[in-house]
Amino acid sequence: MPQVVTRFAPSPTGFLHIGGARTALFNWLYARRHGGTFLLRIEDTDRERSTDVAVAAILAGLKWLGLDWDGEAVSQYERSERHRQVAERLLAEGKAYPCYATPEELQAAREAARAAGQTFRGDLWRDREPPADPDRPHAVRLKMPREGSTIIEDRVQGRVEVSNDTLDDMILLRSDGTPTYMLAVVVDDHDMGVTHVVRGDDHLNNAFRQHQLYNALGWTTPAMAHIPLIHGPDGKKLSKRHGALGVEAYRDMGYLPEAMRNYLLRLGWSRGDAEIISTAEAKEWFDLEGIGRGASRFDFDKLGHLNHHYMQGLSSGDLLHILDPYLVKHLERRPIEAERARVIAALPDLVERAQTLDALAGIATPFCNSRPLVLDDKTAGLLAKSREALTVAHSALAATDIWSEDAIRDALKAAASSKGLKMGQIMQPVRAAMTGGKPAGDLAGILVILGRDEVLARLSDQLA
RNA sequence: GGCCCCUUCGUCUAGCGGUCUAGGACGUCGCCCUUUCACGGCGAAAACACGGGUUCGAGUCCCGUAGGGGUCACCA
Repeated sequence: MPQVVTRFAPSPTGFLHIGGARTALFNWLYARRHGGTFLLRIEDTDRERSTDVAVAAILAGLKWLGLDWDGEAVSQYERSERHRQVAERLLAEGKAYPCYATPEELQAAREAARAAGQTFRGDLWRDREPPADPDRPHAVRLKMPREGSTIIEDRVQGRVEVSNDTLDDMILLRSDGTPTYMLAVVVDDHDMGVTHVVRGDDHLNNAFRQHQLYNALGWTTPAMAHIPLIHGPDGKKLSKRHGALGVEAYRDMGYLPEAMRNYLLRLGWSRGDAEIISTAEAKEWFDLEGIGRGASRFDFDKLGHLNHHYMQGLSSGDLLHILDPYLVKHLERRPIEAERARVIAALPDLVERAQTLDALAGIATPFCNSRPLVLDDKTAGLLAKSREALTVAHSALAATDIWSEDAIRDALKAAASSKGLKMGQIMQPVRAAMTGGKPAGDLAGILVILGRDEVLARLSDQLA
């Protein structure tokens, strides 16, 4: 059994979006599952559109997701000399031919074919004698077979067959001599020893043409697995201008890498009823058979649910550590040590009430020195008509000797009954004065964490 | 338009001819818990696109229709 070698081959024209992230995840898991190798290759043959910024963003995105690749990332562009040599070989063997057609001629032929309901095959110069000046600028095209059909035994889509007369004579070398993606991807996958090509099914049509290129070269086509695309809420392909976000956007919204991995894995792959799947389990279970064939839609609700689950699995110390940048964002400054101590004490209760790190930081701010609190309308209304309760609570708490949950509860209870108030009539306003309406845990616990001085100050704020 | 792919609850999916009066998860709704919010527990509504076959028997196999998607660059 040969070693499994997979690869993720993004083109550096933008950030790492969610679809690419899932493709990378599947390749990574497949390699890890089989003790194989996961390679990274940057498909930067288009010099116009490729940028270093995009390369950096993609690498950063993969790192954040925890998808470590083996060896150095390969630049496809740097291998162009090798690609060119392969094209020359095909030319010498008569399996490729020069094409002198101009863009205008090609365009006209393309439109004519379409108008006639035919497939455009780009073969204007396939059977023509070379011109008098054969060195003038020309592209190099692959001489596709015209008889028979090409069959791909796709590991996800099953057996897919297409008639060869619909395959176009694809361009291998542009007229400036540079190799195209179609050539480069085949040569690189072969040279890098890739055994399984797992990619989005927007490449399914390319698979037939690439298979013919492998044949022409006398190479074995790797196993193919074309996974369905992720669609937006409207059912259309997610693209950069169509709702697709870079993975760093999910990080900023406060999703954990492990939650993203679990969510992305389940989006399109399944193993019975398993929903919560740790990365360790995924590395053990992932297979190509479990990949579904239909496109799926991205659902923030489910991602949030998973994220909540993984946040709850973190210790308060670890959680506070990852929460830090989000806290800084909400406070617009670094929290001081006393604030961090209060937040960490409140975290067990708070984490139940937030689905993202960003939301968690939001409800943690009342545990920082955030006076005067910002109140929402509902809370302001409640506070406005609860002056008596607040006054009573203030004096009762000010007179409490011991600052413990039990003592606080007893003091509040006694204060309520002395004024004929129901517990809710005093607890709710006090809670509102403490958190400004944000969810938190048990009230007595909150008061203990905040400390007497802060509690009395917040009550006074509302009575002023 | 040509070619290719897809089609089970709102969403992600289980289902690989009989055990499906179709299961799970998210979401939604109700009840319980309760000093708010939330968590949790219990429960409910909710799907096999349609039409033909094949078969004793079809969500599961075949064909067609409809719908959706992808792709048709000297981009990747």
